[in-house]
Amino acid sequence: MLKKLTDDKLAEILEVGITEFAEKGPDGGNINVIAKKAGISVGVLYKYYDNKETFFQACLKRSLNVLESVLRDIIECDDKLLTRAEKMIRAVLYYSRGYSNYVKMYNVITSGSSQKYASVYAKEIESLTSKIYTEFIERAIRDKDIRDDISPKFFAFFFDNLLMMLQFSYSCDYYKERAKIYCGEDIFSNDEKVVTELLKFLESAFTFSQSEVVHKSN
Amino acid sequence: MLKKLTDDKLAEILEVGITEFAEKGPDGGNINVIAKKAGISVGVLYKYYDNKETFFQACLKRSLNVLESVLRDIIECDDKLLTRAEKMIRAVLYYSRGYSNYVKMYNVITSGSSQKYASVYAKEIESLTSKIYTEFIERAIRDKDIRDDISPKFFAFFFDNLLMMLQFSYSCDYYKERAKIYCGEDIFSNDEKVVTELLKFLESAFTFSQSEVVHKSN
Amino acid sequence: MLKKLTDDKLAEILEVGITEFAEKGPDGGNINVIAKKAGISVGVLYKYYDNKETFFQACLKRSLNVLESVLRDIIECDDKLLTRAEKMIRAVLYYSRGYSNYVKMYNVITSGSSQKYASVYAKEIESLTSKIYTEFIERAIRDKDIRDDISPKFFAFFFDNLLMMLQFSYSCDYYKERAKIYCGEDIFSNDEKVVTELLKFLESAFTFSQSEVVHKSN
Amino acid sequence: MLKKLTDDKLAEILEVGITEFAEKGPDGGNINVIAKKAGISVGVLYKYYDNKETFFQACLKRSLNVLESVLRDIIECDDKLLTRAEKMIRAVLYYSRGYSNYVKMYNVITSGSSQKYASVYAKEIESLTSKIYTEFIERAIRDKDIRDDISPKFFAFFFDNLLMMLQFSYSCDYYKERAKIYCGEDIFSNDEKVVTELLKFLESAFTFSQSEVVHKSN
DNA sequence: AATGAATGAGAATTCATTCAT
DNA sequence: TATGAATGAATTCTCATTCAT
Repeated sequence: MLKKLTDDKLAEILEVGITEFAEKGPDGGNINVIAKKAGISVGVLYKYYDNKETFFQACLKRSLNVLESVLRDIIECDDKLLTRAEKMIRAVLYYSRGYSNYVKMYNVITSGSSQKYASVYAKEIESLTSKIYTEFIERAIRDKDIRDDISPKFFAFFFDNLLMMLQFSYSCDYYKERAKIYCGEDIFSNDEKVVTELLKFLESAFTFSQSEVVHKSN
Repeated sequence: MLKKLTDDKLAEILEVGITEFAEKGPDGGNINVIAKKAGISVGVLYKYYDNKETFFQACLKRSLNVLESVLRDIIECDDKLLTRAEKMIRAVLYYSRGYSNYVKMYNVITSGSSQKYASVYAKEIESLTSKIYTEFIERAIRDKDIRDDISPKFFAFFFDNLLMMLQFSYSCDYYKERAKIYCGEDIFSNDEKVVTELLKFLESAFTFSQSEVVHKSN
Repeated sequence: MLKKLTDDKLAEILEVGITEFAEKGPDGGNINVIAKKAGISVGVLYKYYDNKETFFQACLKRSLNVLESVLRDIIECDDKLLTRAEKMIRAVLYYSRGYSNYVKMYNVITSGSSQKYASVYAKEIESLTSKIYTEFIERAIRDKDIRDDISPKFFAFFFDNLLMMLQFSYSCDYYKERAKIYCGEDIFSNDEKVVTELLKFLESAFTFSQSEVVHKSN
Repeated sequence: MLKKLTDDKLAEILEVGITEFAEKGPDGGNINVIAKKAGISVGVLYKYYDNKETFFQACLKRSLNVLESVLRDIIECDDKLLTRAEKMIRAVLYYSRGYSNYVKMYNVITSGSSQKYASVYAKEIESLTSKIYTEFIERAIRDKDIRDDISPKFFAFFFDNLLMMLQFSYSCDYYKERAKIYCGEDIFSNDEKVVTELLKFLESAFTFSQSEVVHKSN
């Protein structure tokens, strides 16, 4: 009887692939090594994936799914803006460490060598968050939680930009070094400070600026 | 005596390398292809650079030098915080288009597979900006241009994060797509909007938050 | 499962390698040519041997093993000194023809460019013979088969020197020519003459010199 | 006016070549490196020598000339057999150290990779010595300095074999190691011992063997 | 279906040789 | 003539992919 690869086995293979690609990049990753580490033959890998490219994309997809599922939990809550932001920041700090390979995979597609993925994946990945962020910023405007002279889409964009950079800063080597240079060597052992400072930054950004306030108070 | 490769020719070779590496990454870039495109033999290339790695780093260095020289012009002005920020945003929008390959090179080293460059380059690249940003935020605090309960280093970090993402959004394919998803297809033909909205975001972030204002107005 | 390269095939590859390296030297030997001649792809060759150097050493090792196994048969007999010597000379004449490539490989490592092999291989190859030769010369001294005022180690050395040169003279092109110049064009079709003359040379060397004899007869 | 390379300069270039080839072998030696070390351009080297092969042969020829001139001094004396032998042994010990590169070059042509040189060089190099050795052994027979039942040519051959091996043992890495294994680590700081023992070996070989003596004295 | 040995195109690198100056 | 920068064929080695078992 022919035994198909179980979903678990398939998942395991992808995980091995993710680890390999996250470390070595899409070019450096070695199919034969991956197969060996996953305890399968290259033959079976090629049964499931046409070529390296396809397999890499499967690894990528899995990474993005994991990231999305993590995100979804937080995103779908119904808290106020800053509470939500705080939850998201904490989530980023938390999973960026444990799931750093997934984040690295994400980082890989953003880099120049992957134009081919650009539009396909951008749509797939960013549509959800952009929509959700934009919506809750719109709601915040209606609720007067936030200044009303802004573009919700742009603010969602800047907000996500900050979160993305935070995510990279906790996962990817270069960004880690950069974070230490900016914030000090101990940044990674002082999560509360990061949360507090970023919240201050956002809190200000989301509320009326002083000049506006002054103006309005006139 | 045969003339050595002129500085111009050398520069041209590096530019070809930058284009190749920006597109294909440090591994994917092909030395033989680069030599052919540059109209030289592989031999010369290896006369000037010990190996692919060394050549890649030369391309990288050139890219970073270009970026830094652009940055330096803006950075060294002595304007007020928001004026400076505006100048920098405009600069980013401007050069990220024309110099997109340099930005891509920067993006390349930040991506996962290049751990080896991480600490070396992070220090080299980020030290300057982090110091300057931090200093002018400190000054802004003394001048009461900005709320005083924040960490200058962290605010510098968040500020640069936003600029970096903007830079990538105007240079790298994935980030371009992402920007369009967030801000609309016409974002790249509407620079003023981007400047305005990001300034609003920053302006808020840099000034007292509403709650503080309320508190102070008491 | 595909069959692994059989031992026979593996041996064949080494033989092709030996032929190539014996002719062209460790540097001149071409891996691609060897693979083609052996009817395999370069890939397999590199599956079994890390690199050219490693493969060369495997060829070398095989050569030395063959030479040693031939030697061992003769060496382990328990005959008197000159009987042994005669057996060894005959063995050298015999196998140096059929196994000339193995001898050439030996010659290759002794030549200048291979300092790296010098100490490693010298120890590996020469230790056995030097010990055995020295021992049977010591025994011959005790048995009064040989003059007793000599250093067994040195005599073993000179004895082996003569055997080595004989070996090269029957295997390596230059030494072949040289032998013809010294001993005449027909040397290679007159083995008995060679055996006889070398035995005379040794026989004298191993027994008391005339002066000693005269001295003793007093 | 065009200045030709002086003989001195030409000699210097060859010496550099000899050093390079002795160390790296005929394949490993690098023409560009040689030119640089010799302080000339590759162009001029190619003006004098058609190609690497030709240049290598010129280096070889020079080496052999040096060796021959050294040899000639000793060889042309008119001493008795053993006195001559002793002089030659001492000469070998002496010049093998100082002139080790020339000896290495000689060793190189004897190794398998150089079939092309075999007959040409063998004739050129060995003819002289073989003739001289044979002649003085013939004379020794006439003078009753040496047993009369031997072949002068073969004894000359064995004699030169021993000298060659001595020469290699003092010049070439592999043979050096081998000599240490046979004769002890201190062999190279104890020339007198070597001379004495080799002379004993030869002295015996050249005189009547014990059995003959016994037979004759009856 | 599964295996994994074998394949061989492709990439980095070297260096003998050429030839414009 | 002399130079030495430039050339590019040749070589080592890798690894995605195939396919006989």
